[in-house]
Amino acid sequence: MSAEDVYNRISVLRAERGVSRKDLAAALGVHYQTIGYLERGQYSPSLFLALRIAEYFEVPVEIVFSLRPFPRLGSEVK
Amino acid sequence: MSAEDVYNRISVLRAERGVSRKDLAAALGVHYQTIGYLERGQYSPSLFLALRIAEYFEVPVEIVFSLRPFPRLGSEVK
DNA sequence: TCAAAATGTAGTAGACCTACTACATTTCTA
DNA sequence: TAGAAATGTAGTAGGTCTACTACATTTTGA
Repeated sequence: MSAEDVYNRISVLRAERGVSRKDLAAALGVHYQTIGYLERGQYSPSLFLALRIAEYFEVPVEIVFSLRPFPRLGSEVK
Repeated sequence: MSAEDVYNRISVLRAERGVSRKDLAAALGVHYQTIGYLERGQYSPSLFLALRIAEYFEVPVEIVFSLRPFPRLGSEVK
């Protein structure tokens, strides 16, 4: 996890909505393994794909992607 | 301009704030020509760089980048 | 006006993103 | 429990992003 990495909550959003990787990949028009790589943090998506992922989930980009780790559910937000 | 292109308002935001490409590039830690390529739409940035650009301008990602062209100032927003 | 600053174009090289295939492992469900 | 679905790992190949250098052109400002 280098200093250039981007954190994402794709798996969380996908779980919330009960969508499989294959479904998400199909909706986005990408290979289903690509979703796996993103969720495992092996690399971060292009901006084009990131914008479409946020659009798919109907949330701002910052809800899905961040330069800093996302807090866990229930943890304090100062 | 392929179907995979992302539109951006980097030059507009930069003009609003009176920042040169060189200044912006230095603040972001990228090569100044990289900013030129982005503004001319020759390619779109990585997600990592896009997030840092939005952070630099202190605006949501969607203010800087979009899957659709930005309306001009003063044009109707339906 | 003339120099400096800003911007545009061109080219090489390397790293990263994505597609795709194949197969192993885990989880779900009938 | 057996099969199906979902997920993880591995490897190749091609396209895109970024750094960097060099130089031309345009704009700015003293």
